[in-house]
Amino acid sequence: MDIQMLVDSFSRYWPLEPEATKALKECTIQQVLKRRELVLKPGEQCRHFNFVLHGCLKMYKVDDQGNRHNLQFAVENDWIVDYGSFYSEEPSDVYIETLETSTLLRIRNKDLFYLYDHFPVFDRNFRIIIENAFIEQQKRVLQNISSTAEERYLYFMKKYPHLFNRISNVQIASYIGVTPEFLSTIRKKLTSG
Amino acid sequence: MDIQMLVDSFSRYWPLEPEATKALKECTIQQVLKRRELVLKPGEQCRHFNFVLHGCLKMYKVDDQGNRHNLQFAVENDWIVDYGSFYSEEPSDVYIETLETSTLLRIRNKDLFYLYDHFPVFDRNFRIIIENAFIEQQKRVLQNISSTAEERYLYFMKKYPHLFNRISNVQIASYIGVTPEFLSTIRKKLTSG
DNA sequence: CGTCTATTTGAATGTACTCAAAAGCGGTGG
DNA sequence: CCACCGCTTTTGAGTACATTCAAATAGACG
Repeated sequence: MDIQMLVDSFSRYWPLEPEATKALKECTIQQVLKRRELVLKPGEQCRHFNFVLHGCLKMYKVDDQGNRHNLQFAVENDWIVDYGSFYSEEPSDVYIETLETSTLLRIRNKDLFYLYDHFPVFDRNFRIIIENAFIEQQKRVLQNISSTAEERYLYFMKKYPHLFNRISNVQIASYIGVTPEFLSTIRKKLTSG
Repeated sequence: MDIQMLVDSFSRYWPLEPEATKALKECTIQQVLKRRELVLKPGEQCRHFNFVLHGCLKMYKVDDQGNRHNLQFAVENDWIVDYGSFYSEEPSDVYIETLETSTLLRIRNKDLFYLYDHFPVFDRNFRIIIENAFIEQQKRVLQNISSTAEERYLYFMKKYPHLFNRISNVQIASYIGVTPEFLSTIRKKLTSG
């Protein structure tokens, strides 16, 4: 079963005892999505923790001028969740959308709370997962306040080669916070110089 | 005792049973610092979780050109930690410094791991604490990739009025990612217009 | 009171965006 | 197999946003 991928993913942080594994299996829903399908949209509450078994997704927000801004990409073994909406139980203001055909394992909020309350190992695992996400995101904040677009592009390229070779420049531009046009001039400069 | 402030802080997320409270008390070290004192500097491992009882601190990184970039401020009831260094046990690359005379409650890494292992409520509490920090930080990322400096300044003002009235414009400029000179022109424009 | 830091001002420069249009690329159907 | 369609990438001109550097002014702290 594909859930083994999720169990293995946890095991890298803190292994699950058999009962926790069993409970986890009973709480996960597998879902297959085509390219460009929405997992979440603004106005809707984020009711699931989403684990990527296969494929690639993005989380983005649309601003008042209609511009899209990518907050996160997720590939195999990543989680993608609007934490704010999930825990506050208020409507989300972001989209989660597939960039490729994807398979998710999803855990509903009530099921996750059940797991938290009966198996402390899930508090432990999700604490570690979010701590790691926080650390990476802090590096992104530092980049944003201290580097030029070119530096951010080079950093993205170096840090996420698996994403770099998988998604379009439009998506990368939206993630590092530049227009596609300007990213194009950066790329030109890098190849010529 | 001042530790009550820390216990109360946890209680807003998930209350501590008496034994956990007792163990926590035995693990905390109170420390008073003068203005401009360093709690952490690059090269040094971050060995403590720091809870602010009183005062104000900043975490910042110095780049290759010698410019400082503020990653975080912490006031009463906030935590300030270099999570990356704390968990990896590798040298930090940031400074944590007081902006005012401050009092901290500090938990050493070994003591925190003891608490995690004996009282799952700490996994729970710190999971929630870091989740909230992640959500706020994600809003900051969105700001950085989608807004002008003026918008970021106005957002900071609205969101952190308690900080806005407590720290200098140089510190705010470094946090929102602009030069002090340009922040000055933004402020001029806002007061005149 | 003197020193150190924070804030303001202005000119010149650099970085990034907007808008419009052309060129490239990949998939689909005829 | 080719023609067409939609989307991505490139190009360029003009403009807006933000930095650098230097210097003057204002505040804060011991």
